[in-house]
Amino acid sequence: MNPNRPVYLKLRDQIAAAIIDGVYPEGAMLPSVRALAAEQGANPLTVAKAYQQFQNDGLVEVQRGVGMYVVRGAADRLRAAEREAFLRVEWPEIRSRMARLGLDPADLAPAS
Amino acid sequence: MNPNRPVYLKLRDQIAAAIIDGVYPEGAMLPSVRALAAEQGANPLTVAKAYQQFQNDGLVEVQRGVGMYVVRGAADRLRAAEREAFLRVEWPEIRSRMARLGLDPADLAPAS
DNA sequence: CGAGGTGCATCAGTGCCATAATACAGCCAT
DNA sequence: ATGGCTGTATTATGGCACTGATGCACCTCG
Repeated sequence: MNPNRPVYLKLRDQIAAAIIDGVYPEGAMLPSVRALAAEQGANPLTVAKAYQQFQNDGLVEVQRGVGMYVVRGAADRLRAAEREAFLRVEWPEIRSRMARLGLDPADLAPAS
Repeated sequence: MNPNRPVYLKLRDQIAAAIIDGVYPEGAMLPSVRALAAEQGANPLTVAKAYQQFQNDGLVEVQRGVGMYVVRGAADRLRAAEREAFLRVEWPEIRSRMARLGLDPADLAPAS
């Protein structure tokens, strides 16, 4: 969202979206830190920092020396957590902002 | 929104909302940097940095040594600008995120 | 003129972020 | 066992944004 958002958080969001969308299915191995770093033009440690988030939440399983794998149910758990957080903290603010600007979500629902 | 959002931007948003809502009517003087700083527990320079944004956009008129005043039409111009920016950059991202999370704006429209 | 209110400029301190260079630890195919 | 792939730890460095303290320039009012 914010263009000034730290790289490791942007990567984290991007990977989370990929997991939810099934780009990285359950049981699949995530790209190695070095591979993703090269592909994204980032530093391997920055990628590792992004991956760290998912380890803490138990969404990926680390096999040291092999790779990191998406655990079973990760997509559902991730979607549920993101949805809860979105509805709880972001949506109320968005709604109040839209109200202030004279906008109604229902009017914008069909097309952008 | 983001708790890590810089103070000067949070103040800026808060002031913009106040102008749109008519808390600071056109022609009225904004609180002095020192007064608002004391009230918000911030540094006067941080408040000045927030005010700076509105000066650049010509929404307030600075009378050095006197104070800063809301210009005529500032509320409308501000609302129009914020609405345009919201629809152009934020709303598309919000919609795609909600789609990924399986949410529909129309369902959340009536109550929060 | 002086006092007290304005905004503004300058300088310095602090912390986070990103990068880099190495080195280490574990696994696997050959 | 060896080479090559994984993730991880350590340390150092540069950059940048945010915040803060101080002092100055300007205006109004008595």
